[in-house]
Amino acid sequence: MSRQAGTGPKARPRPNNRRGEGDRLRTDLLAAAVRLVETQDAPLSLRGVAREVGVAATSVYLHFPDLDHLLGAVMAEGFDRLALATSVAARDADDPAEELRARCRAYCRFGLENPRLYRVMFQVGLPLGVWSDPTQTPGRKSFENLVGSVTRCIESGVAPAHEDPFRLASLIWAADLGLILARISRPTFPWAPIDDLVNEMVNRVMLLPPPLKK
Amino acid sequence: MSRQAGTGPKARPRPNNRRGEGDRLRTDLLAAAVRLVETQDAPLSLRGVAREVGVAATSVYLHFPDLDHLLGAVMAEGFDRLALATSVAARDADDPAEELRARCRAYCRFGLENPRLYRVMFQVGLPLGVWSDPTQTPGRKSFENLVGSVTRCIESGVAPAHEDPFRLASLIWAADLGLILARISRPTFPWAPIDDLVNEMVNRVMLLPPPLKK
DNA sequence: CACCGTAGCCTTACACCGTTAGGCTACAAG
DNA sequence: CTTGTAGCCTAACGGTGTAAGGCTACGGTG
Repeated sequence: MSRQAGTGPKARPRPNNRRGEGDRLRTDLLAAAVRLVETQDAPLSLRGVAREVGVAATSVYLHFPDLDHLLGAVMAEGFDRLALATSVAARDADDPAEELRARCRAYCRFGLENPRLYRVMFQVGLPLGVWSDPTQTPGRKSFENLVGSVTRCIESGVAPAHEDPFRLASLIWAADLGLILARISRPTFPWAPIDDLVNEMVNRVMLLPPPLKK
Repeated sequence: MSRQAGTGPKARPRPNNRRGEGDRLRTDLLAAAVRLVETQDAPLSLRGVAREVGVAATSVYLHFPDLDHLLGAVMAEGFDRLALATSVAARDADDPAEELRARCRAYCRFGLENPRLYRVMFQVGLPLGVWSDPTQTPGRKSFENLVGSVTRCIESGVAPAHEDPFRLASLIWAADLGLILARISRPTFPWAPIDDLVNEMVNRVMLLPPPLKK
């Protein structure tokens, strides 16, 4: 009668972890949550995650205070992968401008290849309060990398010296985010190839020399 | 015993409409849905809408096949308001460039002043299949207005003649959408004033003369 | 060996959700 | 007064997040 772990079709039993290995359930839950977010269209459900892992629904609360914190962990995992993808892409670039473009292309490609995960990272209402320090939300590191890339463009003379790298990075980030979310939320729209649009956007935002009227 | 209409605190009875006025419930439901989306942080619930109007939950099905169609109607209403706001803003502009900037500023201001409604319009997974003709999704009209505005910029010489207005409008739309959703999903980020960023973005996307390398 | 504390997970329950099936009631027409 | 039907309702099912309170088998100790 015990160890039935839910009534769903995915219910497969699972032995208790041994003493001292209780944290393995946390890892399994997080991995299952990421997997479900990536593969399922339905919104992530706490019970679905528990079902996937093979434990009772309430066992999730042993490692996550509530669903928001589980989603927060999924987001953090997504941002780790995103930072990795953009860093790898930036590493292979020759000059700072191409590095910035490559970084942005990788960013957008990640979003389009993992649309459901990207949606969770930005589209879900971001339960602030999940992170104890609100200034250290995930994604911060990615943005700092972007600021660094922009700064190198300015220092090397590719972008005008009078520009504020932080402001420029904000513009580029918002533009990339828009290119991704617009495509995700309007997939039937006749979009031009993403790499072309990204390159064009970055070039236009970065390389315009004089401050303009109005 | 009858006419209890749910158990929630907002349950206030409501007399039946008279014969021939059955469609008034539809109007009331839609208005309540928009109101709830605008004021509540929680996702829109069918039962909540029914509670707000003062009818049984299942009475929603008399006018909407399911929750997705109700959300679709909310989206359509939002796009109507959005198109109105941008059209009004564009009407008061002197030259085509300022018209385009004013349109984009109004677009972004609408998104930031109605963040929850804007989220429903773009952030929610857009249940396609709600609209019988997929090419006629709401928001189409707003985009066509934008294309027209860009075209006028090109014709008047403000933007280079070799540009494709549709492509340019796509870029500007995606950028605006990014500026809005980035702010909504990261409200603690130190954003520059939205009007400045929008003007800058439009200027940079539109006014860069030559096609660039790579 | 037997005992027992506790790590690791479970059962039960509640209120809310979307949705289906099948009514009820009061007005308008005859 | 009868009757059809427009306009709305109740009851119920399986799903959800979450709170309260167990159960069980392993590891250390006697």
